[in-house]
Amino acid sequence: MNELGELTNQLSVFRAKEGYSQAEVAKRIGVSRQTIISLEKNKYSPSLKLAFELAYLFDTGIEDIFQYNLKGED
Amino acid sequence: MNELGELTNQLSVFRAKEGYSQAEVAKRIGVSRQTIISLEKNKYSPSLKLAFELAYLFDTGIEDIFQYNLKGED
DNA sequence: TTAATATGTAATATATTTTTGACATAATGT
DNA sequence: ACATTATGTCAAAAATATATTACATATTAA
Repeated sequence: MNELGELTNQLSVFRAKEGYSQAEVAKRIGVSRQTIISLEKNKYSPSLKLAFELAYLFDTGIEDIFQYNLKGED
Repeated sequence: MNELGELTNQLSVFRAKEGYSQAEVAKRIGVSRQTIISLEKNKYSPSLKLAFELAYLFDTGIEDIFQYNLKGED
């Protein structure tokens, strides 16, 4: 796949805002804690479904949590 | 993972709007044609990166192309 | 000091997405 | 009739996401 951009996320910010631990988010979404840790740290690309679940949990839009920063743009 | 909703998409609509064939979209995004066909037909959950690439190609937002329809809601 | 909670690492296993290649059909144009 | 283009199916392999388990460290509270 083309790699036009770099994926980043504000998960930890939303998490802190709600006072959720990683474990709590994992439990609510129904994924493992590792998945949340990896997302926050390694910034890998989750499934779109997981992204939607997170957006739903934090009552916001996918693009508020995840950003696709195009390379060579400022 | 929780399955709070069902993933659907409007890919074929955006594709038609731009007059792109599935092969052309695949080529532009840098994925296989199968990936586009499967997305349109089987409605599996793509990676968030792929969703962003498609949104970027069609110059729109992820949530304009993909919908997460919560079960038990109308 | 001990227990509990939160975050992190690492290795391996499983599930899902994506690729590849081969072939089928319908529609369009020459 | 033949070539070309678009869409589709199928099966197997490769790549990536996610789960699982075990352990490590730091922080806070009893």
